Amino acid sequence: MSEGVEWAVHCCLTLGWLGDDRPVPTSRLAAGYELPPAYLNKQLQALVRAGLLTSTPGVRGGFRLARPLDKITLMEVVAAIEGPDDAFQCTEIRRRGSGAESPERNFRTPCAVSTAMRKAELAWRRALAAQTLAEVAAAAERHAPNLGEGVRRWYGRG
Amino acid sequence: MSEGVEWAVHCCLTLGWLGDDRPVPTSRLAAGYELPPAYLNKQLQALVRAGLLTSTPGVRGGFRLARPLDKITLMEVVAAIEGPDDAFQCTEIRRRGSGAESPERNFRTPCAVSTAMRKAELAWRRALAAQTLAEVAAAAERHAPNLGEGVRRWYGRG
DNA sequence: GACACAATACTCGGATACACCTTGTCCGAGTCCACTAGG
DNA sequence: CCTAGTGGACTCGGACAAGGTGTATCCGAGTATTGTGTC
Repeated sequence: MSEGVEWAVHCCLTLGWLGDDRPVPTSRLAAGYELPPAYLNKQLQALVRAGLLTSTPGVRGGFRLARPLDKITLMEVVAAIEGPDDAFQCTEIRRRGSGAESPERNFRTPCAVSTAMRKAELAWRRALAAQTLAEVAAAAERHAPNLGEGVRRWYGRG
Repeated sequence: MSEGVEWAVHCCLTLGWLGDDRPVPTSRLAAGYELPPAYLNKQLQALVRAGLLTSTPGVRGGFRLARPLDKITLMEVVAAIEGPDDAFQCTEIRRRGSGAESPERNFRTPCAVSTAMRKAELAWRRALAAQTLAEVAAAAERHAPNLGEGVRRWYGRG
């Protein structure tokens, strides 16, 4: 999986802790995690295209959460970065070679291998969609109660 | 996900339909699906290393199933091709930047983001481990009752 | 006719190139702030 | 002192390279077959 997923989730959590009053520029977020600013900007653009963030240009611009954290699921963040298509792509090799020489088989029915793999991937997607970013943030603060306050202080929003 | 997973599953199913009496060379399996023989051989080697197949060299050599299909799960095939490590790799970016300047935080506890992603991936692995190749083969034959016979005929094992 | 032997053809296995995608970087368009000059 | 105008700096956004992993290929090591020559 792409490394940008981790960056995107952490940045969304940070934006949630800061509150949505003022936008946060990429340079600040990149400094907060020691990430390459231009590349992080690319990932944040993907989140904007997915409707999870809103971007405002200009000198005091930056990124803001489009929705509160409890309205964003992990599935949405992963889909925004990784793309909408499934990890397992069925290329229908059952139709080639030996399969091509047996026209009595009906290939209308879905490939059993693809069905089995898709079933597992559906479980993965369901588990991702069942977790909101607010729950992840709450789990993080459970081990560090004053985490949000520390983040606000570091970003000068104390 | 790597394309070799699809190839590996289909080849295992074919070996199961043929029965484990005689080994099947890579060239024959590759012809059965119109795949590049040398590269398919590489994938089958991975299955041998994982203990799913056994290889026999020599002129009448090839690959055989090390276990019957109902003793092989989809999870084992995926792990054999894709490798044992998880798709989501936590790089601990929470410790860098702003996290590095707040030493009061204890980083012994696992990262909440990593925990959430791992939970979803565990659901995926459970769904894969719950399905045996015998079940996949049965699902395929449910739509094409004489599929195994057709495969045996094509491979000259009628 | 039976047996020993060597040549042979065919198989796996690992070492070796090629291609695409992820990662990383750069520069331009747009926007808001701040300073300045005039009323 | 207040206000309109302008310069500037900072931001996002997309276009442009570099590296790494997956994809594909080739050649060598090893083995059972098969044909031949001899007893």
